[in-house]
Amino acid sequence: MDLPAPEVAGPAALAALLADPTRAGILAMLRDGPHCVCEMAAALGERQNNVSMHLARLRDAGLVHRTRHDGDARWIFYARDDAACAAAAAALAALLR
Amino acid sequence: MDLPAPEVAGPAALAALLADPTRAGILAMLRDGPHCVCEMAAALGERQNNVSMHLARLRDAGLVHRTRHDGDARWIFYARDDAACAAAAAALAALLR
DNA sequence: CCGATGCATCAGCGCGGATTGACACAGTAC
DNA sequence: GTACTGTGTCAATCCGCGCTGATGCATCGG
Repeated sequence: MDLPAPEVAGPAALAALLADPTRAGILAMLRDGPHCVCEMAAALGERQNNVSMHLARLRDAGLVHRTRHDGDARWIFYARDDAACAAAAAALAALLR
Repeated sequence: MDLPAPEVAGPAALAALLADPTRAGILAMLRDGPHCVCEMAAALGERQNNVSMHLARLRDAGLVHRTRHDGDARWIFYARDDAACAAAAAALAALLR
């Protein structure tokens, strides 16, 4: 007996981020480089404000960051933070290791 | 443009399993070997029937399997399916790769 | 200037999942 | 046999999360 309760709050929060198909699709699409919001919204069949909200959550978690387009500053490109994504992958893998 | 919609249903479903702190704690505790239900319920501070229900979901996903105790068949020990867990870890890592 | 476009934020609603409480079942001890 | 323990299942409830619809903000083009 006397099992210690494992600390899983961090990995569980990361898993919750990946648990939504829209957010998972965003991260999958960003594997091949940056994309703008309307582009990903169209690919996912979701509305723009929805995708924007999900991107805000990924941003708060530090998994993605945004930059403006050089020519037209209305376009906002999102890109993955490779270091944060690698750390997240390691944290999740630690649960199943 | 014309981004294809990525296929993320599988990884998202796996992430949803890990997104619950109780299920994540179960998998974390099972890393060091099999445990019975009441043991894990006590360690997590959750009720036994609750843990039993979460174990049923992990069982349906194939991540764990159960065996009876040799001495007292009332006690049911759960253990991880290492192959399924490795496959799940690979599927999740593919999202963040 | 004005209208259009791309993005972000907010209150409200609905739905799915987790918890609760009660019960049923198998196995053990007596 | 009865009493007790460990586990599983079920209806009912609660609650958090995502979607909707509207609105605001910044930027570009005329």
